[in-house]
Amino acid sequence: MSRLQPVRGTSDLLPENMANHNLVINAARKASACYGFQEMATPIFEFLEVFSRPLGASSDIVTKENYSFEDRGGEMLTLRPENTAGVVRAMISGGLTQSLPLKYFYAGPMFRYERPQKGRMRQFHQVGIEYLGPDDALSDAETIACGARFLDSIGVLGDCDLHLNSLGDAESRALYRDALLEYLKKFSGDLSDDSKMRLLVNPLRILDSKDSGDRNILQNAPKFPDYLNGVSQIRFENLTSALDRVGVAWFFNPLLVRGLDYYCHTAFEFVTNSLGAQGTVLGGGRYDGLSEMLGGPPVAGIGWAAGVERLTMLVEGVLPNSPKVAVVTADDAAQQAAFHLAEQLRDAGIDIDFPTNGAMRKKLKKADKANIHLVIILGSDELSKNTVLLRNLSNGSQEEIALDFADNGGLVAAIAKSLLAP
RNA sequence: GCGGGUGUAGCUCAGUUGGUUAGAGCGCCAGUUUGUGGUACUGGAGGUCGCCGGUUCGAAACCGGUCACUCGCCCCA
Repeated sequence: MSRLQPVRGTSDLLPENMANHNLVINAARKASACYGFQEMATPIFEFLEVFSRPLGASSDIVTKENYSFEDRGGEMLTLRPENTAGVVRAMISGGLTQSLPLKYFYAGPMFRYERPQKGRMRQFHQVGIEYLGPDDALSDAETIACGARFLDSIGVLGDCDLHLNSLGDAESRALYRDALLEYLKKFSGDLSDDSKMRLLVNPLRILDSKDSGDRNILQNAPKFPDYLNGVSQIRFENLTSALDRVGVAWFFNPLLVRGLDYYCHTAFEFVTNSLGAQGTVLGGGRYDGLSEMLGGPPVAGIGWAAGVERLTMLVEGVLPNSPKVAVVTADDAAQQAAFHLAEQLRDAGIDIDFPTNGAMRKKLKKADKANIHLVIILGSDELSKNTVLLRNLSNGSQEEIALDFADNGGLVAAIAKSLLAP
């Protein structure tokens, strides 16, 4: 730490960014409410096992990308790298498996010890939903439609392709895994080093390798769809026809795989080309095995998470909220009365900026820069006459209005009228 | 974790084959305007050239290391 820098991979959210950040979060909140998802939050740290058990020893997220530490009581804790495990943990520890189905929305920071890049931070923010209980195809359709509606509401759906795949049920997956392994073993010497490793640990992951040698080998590999059993096939067709029916565009991507063991059936990602290598903007899937892995009863579930920073980069900028009215004193004699008036106007529901520093000229200059439309000017002259000046910075007009601390309804009305005018 | 690029004022960037006191525009502050913003003009502040070390009479520039950002790999949101 040579200078006062933010920690690597973290950044401050100053008001300009924060406004866009909140725009994205609020849009997700609104879209999920539309489907009956209710907002909740889990702690940002959990016992290590909450993530290590379900994510599995083979997962990068657990093996090298987590922030884990021992607390003063000797417990091993982990800053959450994602929120699904936490939500399911909350369902189990809260005894909520008695009240299924559950539909949850969350927003908050996540932590992964990764090499930072554009769109990839060590502390980043996600919004997401989890739909716990149902295991039918239409609950998948609802979840995906909710994601599409969210992206559409912030104007980025058009930039995105929806990649969709089915990992099938456990039986289908085991069959395919065996077939793929048998095929790939013949080429094991020619695979990339990474994929040689995956052959042992998690062969399905080789499917989305970007290594050109691997891709060549994969050309003639057994195809996942051929190994889906009847039940899994029908389920997938139910999902896709539901999406088609409501006009959610998708394309089949048999290479879209999830590394984690508890994923099954539906896997999907909304991907954009506008962000370089970090193109996945919203991704999720079905995780029917997760609850049991955490030690709970079997509870089906599906959900998605979206990266707030990534989406913010795609969204048209908005300005932070700020007052449109300022109370400005012309001289020190009016300070107390001006403060009083500012409070009274806030009581009436008007956001007021009350600069206390500098000459009147300077305050007006600042007000202009801050896009303030109306300035209420109060000085000794006005005080002696019991009036204020209402100056409109947009058109330069100015009028004198009565000041009466017992009832300033007239002033409030004049301000409201002026704010409504174009 | 691996490979490439970049780092000079708050911001965007100049800075010649290594040469003496490192520049511009925007922004900021002040004045022209002692009770009135935007425009204009004038002036001012602001830099250990990312950091540490080395080469050299002399380094913002060359070399090494390091930190940060960035592009790709990996992984994913």
